[in-house]
Amino acid sequence: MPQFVSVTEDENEESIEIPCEEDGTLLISSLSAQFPGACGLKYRSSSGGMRGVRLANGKVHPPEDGQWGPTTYVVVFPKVDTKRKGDDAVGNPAAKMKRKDSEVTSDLIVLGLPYRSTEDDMKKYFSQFGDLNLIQVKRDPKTGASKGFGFVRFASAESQAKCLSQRHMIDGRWCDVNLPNSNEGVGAQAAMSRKIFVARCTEDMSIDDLRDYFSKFGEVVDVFIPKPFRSFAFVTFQDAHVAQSLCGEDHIIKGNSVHISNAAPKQKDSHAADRRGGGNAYGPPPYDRRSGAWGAHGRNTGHEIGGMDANFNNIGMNVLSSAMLAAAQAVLSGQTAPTAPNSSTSETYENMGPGFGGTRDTRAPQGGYSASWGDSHASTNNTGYGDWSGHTGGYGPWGHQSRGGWN
DNA sequence: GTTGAGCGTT
Repeated sequence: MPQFVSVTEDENEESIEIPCEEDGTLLISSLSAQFPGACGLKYRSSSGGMRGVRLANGKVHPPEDGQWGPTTYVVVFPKVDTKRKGDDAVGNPAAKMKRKDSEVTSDLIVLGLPYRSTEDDMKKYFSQFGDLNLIQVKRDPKTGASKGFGFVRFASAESQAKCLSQRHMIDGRWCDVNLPNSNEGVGAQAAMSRKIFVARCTEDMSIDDLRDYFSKFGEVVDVFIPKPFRSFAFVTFQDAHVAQSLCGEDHIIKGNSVHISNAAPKQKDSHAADRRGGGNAYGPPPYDRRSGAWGAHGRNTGHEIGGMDANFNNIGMNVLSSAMLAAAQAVLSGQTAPTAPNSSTSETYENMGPGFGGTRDTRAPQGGYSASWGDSHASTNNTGYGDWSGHTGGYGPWGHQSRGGWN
């Protein structure tokens, strides 16, 4: 006869009995079956305060002697308290799963930017829609010349929606703002994987950095960074719900925008990797954890998206307070080096909150990046995803409107 | 020092 644990989301609401294991522990997976995204338990102690329950290896342990007793335990969600009121969904995957697309934000690509426009120009223009927490003009690393496009990210979904609903005249040119393609396919997860694929990682992100960052969403059981560095990593959560809830989002880690998607599920079917081809341009390559080997990289021949559970259609990101952290890190890492006039590299402006507003000049001296780039990278990327340049089709419609060219 | 559809070196 298995022991049952009485669990509730709210002390004033009815509880649910959840079976525990032979040894008396309760699996987080059992818990999250009833409370998606749950990461632990707490209970009211005799002293009146709430007391946490020990968590280890994906299992919560009974407070005393293998017995849970008649106590009703309260489920704990990552980071945010169980009282998920209002829009407090940020940082709480369980709450976030209830969010609609219209309630989240994402990096937005700005196409058609005048070559002369700077981050400052973009900031001046886009601030009319609301607070920004990321502004980038993409530039040639050698010459610093703008590539004519960039990215912005708004703090609020309202600002984003307004910005997406119209075209934009920036410094005398019509520009389009769109959701970037890295967010496409969201809502089309193939499986409930516990493992996420973290794209656009930077080399200064350590295993511990990733573990520390993602632990706020749930228990992280593994972090894997391929060596040599390939600009991506894998993070495995104890709870697949947590992993899934993050998919499709952009997160800022150490000042960089990383993209999260599903890790390619391990397939018993040996032909599965062939069907997957080299992986989606922005998705994970086929990867076999046991052999530690990835499939061939290169142009994708189609991403397996059929037969998925389509309950997850978030396209957003979490703002959290990472901007504040990024601010401190940017300063500490010297990204705020003194200005070399007219030689700015592609920089990220972030909304650092009060005191870090528009007067900050993050332009760094030219040459820092290009010195380490020019020779060793013949291609435009080293991620193994293939090269976008010269690729005119095959990834589906971009959904761009035509743009009137003025100058 | 050119350019004008695209999808983010760090």
